Formats: sequence, structure tokens, C-alpha cells
Amino acid sequence: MLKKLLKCKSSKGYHHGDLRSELLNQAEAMIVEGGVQSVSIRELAKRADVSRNAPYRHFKDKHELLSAVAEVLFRRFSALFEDERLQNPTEDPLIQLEKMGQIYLQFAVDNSQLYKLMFSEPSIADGKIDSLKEASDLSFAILISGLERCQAAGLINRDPLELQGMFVWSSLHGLASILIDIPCLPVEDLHEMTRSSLTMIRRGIGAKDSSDV
Amino acid sequence: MLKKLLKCKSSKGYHHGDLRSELLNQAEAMIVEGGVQSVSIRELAKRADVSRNAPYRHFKDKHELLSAVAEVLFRRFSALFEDERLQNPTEDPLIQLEKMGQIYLQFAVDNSQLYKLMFSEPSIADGKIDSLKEASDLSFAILISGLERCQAAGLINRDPLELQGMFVWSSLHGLASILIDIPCLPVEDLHEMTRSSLTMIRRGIGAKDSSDV
DNA sequence: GGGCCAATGTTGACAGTGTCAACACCTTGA
DNA sequence: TCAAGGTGTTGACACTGTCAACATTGGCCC
Repeated sequence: MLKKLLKCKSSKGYHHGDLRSELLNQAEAMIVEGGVQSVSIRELAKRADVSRNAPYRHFKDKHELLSAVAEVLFRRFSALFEDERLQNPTEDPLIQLEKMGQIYLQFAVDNSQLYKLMFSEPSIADGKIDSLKEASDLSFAILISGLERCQAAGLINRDPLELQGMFVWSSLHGLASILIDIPCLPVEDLHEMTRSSLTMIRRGIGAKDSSDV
Repeated sequence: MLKKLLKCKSSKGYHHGDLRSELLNQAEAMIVEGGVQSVSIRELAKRADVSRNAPYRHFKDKHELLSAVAEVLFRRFSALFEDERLQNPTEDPLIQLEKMGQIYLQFAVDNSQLYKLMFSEPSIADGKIDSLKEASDLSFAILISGLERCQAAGLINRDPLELQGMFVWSSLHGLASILIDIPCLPVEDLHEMTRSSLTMIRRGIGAKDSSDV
């Protein structure tokens, strides 16, 4: 076992040592460079310095490979939110929620190709890959718990958590998708757009007074 | 010209008559059946009963073909909203807006594969295809004008129209995308989910009272 | 230690794909 | 009538995902 770790990536023998991880990393790099479309198993294998069909020893097919990448991303994504909360544990939960929103959009814009993969791939959809579903549920659970604390503190309405979570997530995901897919807006506007959207998520578009900027 | 129309789709000669439309229709059908992924130029040509490279006389490449399909869809999409407004021209603009929201989500769910194409294809993104950009802008313009009327009637806040439109569109698009890509929710919930989202778009998640169901 | 077994990597093969180039046919306008 | 150009066809190429058969290795039991 120790030997395996030591050997990893050094003196290339017949066995690679940690090909699975290597493939995931290279696939991610390829996606960043040219989008999901640009990923081919053969090119991927070439990058990992391995023969064209080696990846099939670690992933049933291309779809399973991409799903695995998506899973890694969802976990990294969730970790961003966890970190935020761990660093400021006593903060006003509503402010924490807003920060999460900013983190969400920043991640999506900074990693647009990766973000697209996370949702576009028909991967969460077919319940085939349990670990992926689990990883994406985790992100949602963190959002829900944030909303729960806000409700407990009387900072937001006591609507059903699922519906509220769905709405917040929708709004963020929608904005992220639009910013990514229709990049007519200069990136500098991201901050204004984000702030404005978060404000509207809080107070909606309508009626009542709007005296809080 | 008349001859061309008459000949269209009858006695197949060397020239098809209206291959471009035929290709668009068949492509749409293929997308509905198996998603964008399932569309191949060759299979498409086979369906149109024409040799494999004939499509290239009408579309530079596959991307341009799919963009053309997307354009058709955007125009059909916009027409749905226009129809709604034309049928009830004097209605309360806020109610009109809510109806548009329902139409939006219904279309997205009923035509999930087509809806995905409209946004997922890197088509609006690269400004290459002007007519597509124009078609998608049209949808947004209709939304904006709806919001404008609501503002004029004092039914919603007088926030900048672009920001407001962006927020509403984000929320709808996000919900649509999630419902499509993560179909864990039974379809019966669509109505409840839609209603809840539209309510939250109006009054947000937070603070103030929430005494209006 | 020796030898077997499963895991891992490799090569051959095949059908399918997008797309370019060269050719065939047909409609139309001068 | 006939040339031109729009439209459809066929050949060719490089590339892809993936199956099947084979090669090599590391680890485990005797």
C-alpha cells in the first residue's frame, strides 16, 4: 500500500498506480480548457500517458466518468459553504446566507464549464449514480439548514423549508446559468447583479414598500 | 415559386423542394424523442430521405443547424406570451405576469428536451447567429414590458427594469432547469411549486409579514 | 519461496460521427 | 438554348465510444 503511494506518478511501469484520480484530474482540466464537449476518452487517456482503453478499467463508460467528475465538484462546492460557516460560526444567519449566495455565483462564474457539467450532464437525473445524487443533495441540505436558522431567528418567513429552499436555489441557479450561457453582460456587473438578485430574493419584486436598499 | 410549393413533399425528385424546413422539423422530432445528444446529421438526413451530406447545403455545420432549431423554438415561445396578452388585453398586469410565469414553466416541463437546447447549446453565447440572439431577446422584451406595466400600475416596486427582469427570468429559468435536470419531484407538484415560486418572486422569502397565501 | 487469481493495462476491431472535396443533376434566367 | 449556380450525392478521412481478446502485474495462499 505504501509502495503504491510512493510509486504513484514516478517511474512509469505497467501499472499506473492511481489512474482513477489522474483521469478525474485530467478530465477536469480538459473541461476547464474546452468545455465538456472537448473531453474524449482517447484524448484523456493520452494525457494520462496510458493506452486508449485503460479508462474503461475504472469507469463503465464516458457518462460514468463525467458523473464522477461532477461528484468531485459537488463535494468541493459544498465544502466552500461549510468553510464559510465554520469560519464565522456566530454570524447573523441571514448575512451568512447572503454570503453563501455570493460564493455560489462566484463559483459558477469562475468555473463556468465545470458548473455546466454539474447540471447539464444527464447524471443526477438518472438515479443510477447514487454517490452523485448524495453529493448534490448535500449542497441543498446546507442551504436548507441556513434557511432553518434564519427562520428560527425570525429573520425570514416561516414558509415550508423545501419550497423556500427550492426558490432560493432556483434563483441562484437561474442567474448563474444565464450569466454563463448568455455572456452579453460584462463581468464587472456580476457584483451589482448578485447584490440585486440577493436583495430581491429577500423582498421580492412587489408591492409593499421597498425602502431598504 | 408556386410550383415549388406544390411539389413540396410529393413525388420525390432529385430536389426535395423544402429540405430546410423538413430538416428543422425532423431535428426537432429527434430532440423530443432522444434529446439533443441523439441528433446526428446522418440520421437526420436518413429521416428526411435524403443523402447524408445534403443538410450541408442548408446549414454550415451541425451547430448552425441546432441554432436554427433553437431560433424556431424561441419564436414559438415568445408567441405563447403574445397570445396570452392578446387574448386578455385588459387584464390586471400582475395577473398577466403570473400567467406568463405559468406558461413559461409549463412549456419548459412539457418540452424539456427542447427547452434545454434553447439554452444549453452554445448558440446564444457566441454572437455568431444574429437571428437567434434576436429571437431570444424578443422573449425578454415581452417580460420587461409586462413588468413595466406593473410598475406603471403601482403593483410592484419601481426598481430598474433590467434588474427586475433579470431576477424574474432567473427564478423561472432556474426552477425550470432544476425541474428538468433533477426530476426527483413528481410532476403533480408542478402546480404547487409554480404557485409557490411565483408568490416568492412577488414577496421574497423574508421579513415583513406573510399573511397572503 | 512458487504459483494462481483478480485487477489493471494493451491492442485489434467495428460501427458511427462530422465534414471536406469532387462530382451529378436540375431549375432558372439571359 | 445554354451556361450558371443552387441543390443533392458519393468518396474519403480523421476521430470517437466501446466490445473482445490478450498481456502484465501485484498480492495472497500453500
